[in-house]
Amino acid sequence: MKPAATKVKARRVVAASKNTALVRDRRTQLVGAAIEVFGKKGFHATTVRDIGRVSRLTQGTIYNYVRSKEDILFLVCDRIVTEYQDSVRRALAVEGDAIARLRAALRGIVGVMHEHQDTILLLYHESHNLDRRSLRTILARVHEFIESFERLLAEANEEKRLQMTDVRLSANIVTYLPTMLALRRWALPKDLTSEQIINDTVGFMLRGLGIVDKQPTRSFPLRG
Amino acid sequence: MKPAATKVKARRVVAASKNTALVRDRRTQLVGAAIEVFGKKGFHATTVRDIGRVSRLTQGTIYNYVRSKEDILFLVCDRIVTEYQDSVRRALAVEGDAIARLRAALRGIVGVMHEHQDTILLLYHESHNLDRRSLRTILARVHEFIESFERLLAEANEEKRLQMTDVRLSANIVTYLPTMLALRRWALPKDLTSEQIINDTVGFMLRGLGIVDKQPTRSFPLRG
Amino acid sequence: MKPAATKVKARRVVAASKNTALVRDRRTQLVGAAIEVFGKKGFHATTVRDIGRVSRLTQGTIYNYVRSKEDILFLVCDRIVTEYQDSVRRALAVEGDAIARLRAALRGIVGVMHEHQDTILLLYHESHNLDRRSLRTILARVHEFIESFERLLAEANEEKRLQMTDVRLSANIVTYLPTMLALRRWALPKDLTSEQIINDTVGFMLRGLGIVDKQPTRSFPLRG
Amino acid sequence: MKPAATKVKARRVVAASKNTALVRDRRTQLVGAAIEVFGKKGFHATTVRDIGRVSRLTQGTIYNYVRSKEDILFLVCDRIVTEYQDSVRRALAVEGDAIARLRAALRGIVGVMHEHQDTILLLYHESHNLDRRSLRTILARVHEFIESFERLLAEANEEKRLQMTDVRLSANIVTYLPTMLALRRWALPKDLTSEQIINDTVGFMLRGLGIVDKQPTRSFPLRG
DNA sequence: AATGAATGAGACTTCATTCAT
DNA sequence: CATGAATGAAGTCTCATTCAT
Repeated sequence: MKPAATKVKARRVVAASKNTALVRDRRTQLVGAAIEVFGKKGFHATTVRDIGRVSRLTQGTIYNYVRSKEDILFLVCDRIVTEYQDSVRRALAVEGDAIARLRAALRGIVGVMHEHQDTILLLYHESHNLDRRSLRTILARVHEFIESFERLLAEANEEKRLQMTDVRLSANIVTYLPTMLALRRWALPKDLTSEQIINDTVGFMLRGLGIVDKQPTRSFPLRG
Repeated sequence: MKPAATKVKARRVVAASKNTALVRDRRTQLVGAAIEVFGKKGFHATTVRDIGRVSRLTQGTIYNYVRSKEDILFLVCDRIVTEYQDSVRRALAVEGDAIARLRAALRGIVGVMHEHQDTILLLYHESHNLDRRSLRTILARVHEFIESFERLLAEANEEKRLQMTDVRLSANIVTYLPTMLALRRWALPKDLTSEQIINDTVGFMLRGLGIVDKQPTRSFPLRG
Repeated sequence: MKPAATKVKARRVVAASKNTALVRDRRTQLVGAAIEVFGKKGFHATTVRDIGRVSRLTQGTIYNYVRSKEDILFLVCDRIVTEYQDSVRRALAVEGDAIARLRAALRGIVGVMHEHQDTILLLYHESHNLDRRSLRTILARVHEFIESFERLLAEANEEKRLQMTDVRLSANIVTYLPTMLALRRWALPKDLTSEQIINDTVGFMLRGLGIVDKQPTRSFPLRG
Repeated sequence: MKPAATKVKARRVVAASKNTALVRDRRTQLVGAAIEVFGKKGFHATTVRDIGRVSRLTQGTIYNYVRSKEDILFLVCDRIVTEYQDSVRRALAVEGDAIARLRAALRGIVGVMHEHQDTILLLYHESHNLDRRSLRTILARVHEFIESFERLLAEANEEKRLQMTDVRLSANIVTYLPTMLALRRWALPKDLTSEQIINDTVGFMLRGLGIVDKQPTRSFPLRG
């Protein structure tokens, strides 16, 4: 497994103000507001004024804590990835054998993706508006997180030969597929509960990894 | 399965010119150029001039065949979805029992997604810049195509009880997961050939659907 | 009285075509259509295409008979003034003593102004979009026509001392006031018939000129 | 007489800035400049840059105080009508019997029209470039002002039977005719002083209303 | 540190006019 | 003579960013 060698010199957002506590607070305000409006109107359609209106900061003030509108987008993406990572990390912190931990982790990530639908959507819609450097920083964070799954899968594979070929590819699959809950929201079956969708998606992934799902499967629903 | 009731009043792009052949030609020029530049710089960073430069049409001329920059984006999305649909349709046109056709279809869709990486990326990045009406038209097209998988899955399930729960959800999964090849391009293992990535992804999906992959699986590669 | 010394070198509209009969016909088409659309949308809001649509001439064809959009406006103003002049000339062609002729003329001009409301409005709204030269040509035509009233007033004054001071000023007044029927259309009393409005306006002018109106005046209507 | 029922929901021009004093000042600048350039080149031929140049405001700044170029035209018309109304109101504020007041008012309005020639011209030339709503607001203002004459005429008529038929029509006449001084500027006799033109026009109106002008009339000037 | 007015580059779009067919 | 596609200049308006207060 590749080590943290991929370490990218992290992009920094510089502030005019030196008061770090204040900077942190104001940026929190800013990012919260930005997530709200970016989510509604998209990055480009949103004006700095819009963000100011919602965050209750005036334009001039905003530029005390950020150097450009794109900085805000970066902070937004950063916050989203961080929250997402934290949630998943909590989900990964389960005791037990590797297989059990993997099971929990998959369930965890799907659940998180379901909860954070809106921000995930935002991330996928707008992150490519970042400049190369910023984007790379964000992607590196995501990478770390894919790698944590890569490690988990490797361990599980040690423990019990899985029907899995490449761990990195598998890690990508199990971290990517759950985003479907956000990006395909409009097409998912309306007659299933979130719980059912989550369960079935997890089941699919387990089988895909070659782990037999011992839980009784729901009977096949007749549709249409 | 929902019938054609979902039919959305399709959005139309109107042209100033009445000469349909010419309109078709010019739009082809236009869309080709737009795909190129949108792909590089994104929709918003691209100016109508940019498109004109690449398509060798002057600004004024462009507006003879399209009424707004957003019209161009719509035509771009439309073309992408159409080509994608056609490719998949070809892949679905295989003789044999339902399971065999499903196998072929999965392989087909993953292959197509791999080939059309750039445009799929473009579609996912920029389609949300469309207005509601246009977006709905595009999504309706995607929906049709998810439904064709839904039908295929239902047939396969008739033939041989699959370990599958909801066909619609499954159809979403197998049509969504392949987009990973485009959207996760940057994170996929560099040491695998495209062929391997495609095979493994298909394998994962087959297992996920409860179909045992009888092909000898590649031996597990030791990584890192 | 100033003679035709005011003669302005008349502005000419040149055509690409040499076939004078055709030129005349096409221009007639053109002007008719232009009056219609200019009247509705104004000169600037009207495109050459609009005129083409209504006149059933294509853009290219239009430019065979005219050299610019402004040429069309000139032709329009010219036609309006001409028709107006002709109508008034007919009204002036009455037998009798000067006072009788004046009476008839006043009635005539008010009537004409009432009939030609729309075009008069157009003339007053758009003529100042003409270039200096064109405008002067049009105004010269109007001038001629003011002068014809000037002559008439002078004759009437010879015949019977009027309570009139300056004939030119008076001529301006009696040729200007009737335009009120077009320009104040929106403010005129809705409960009077056109006939009444015309009569009263003529009566006002006659008294203004010091000619006693022998016709029985309508009784004073109690209002509001 | 129509009561205040005519009250039109007044069109408002909204500003980005909240500082009302500043908004007022900047708009004053803006309107002054606009009157100047619109007067010279007309509304359509004038660019926002032109207005900026004269008002010493940059384009961006202008749009802080106004939302469109048409807003500026509205403000211009509004200012013109207001000034005009104020001037006339002052002229109407004369002590004495109704006839005396009417006399003063007529003289006043003609004088004002003479003074404000340029802006009146502008008003008549460009006001129809306003959208329906704005135009109605402006016309409503003019209406009020016609009505004030209507009232005055009614009073005068009570006092001493005038040879006047419909007060509303008469009010229109006496408020319309004076605009001749602006719109017929080019045709008015050059050999009369403004004073003479004003006097004669007032005389004409008084006679038209059936009020005998007791002032000795200038002797008839021999012309041409 | 906060404010919000000012700036000006730049985008989209329209449309009169030209010209090859 | 008719057509209508092509042209490109020019205009309005937006908005990220700066800066004096």
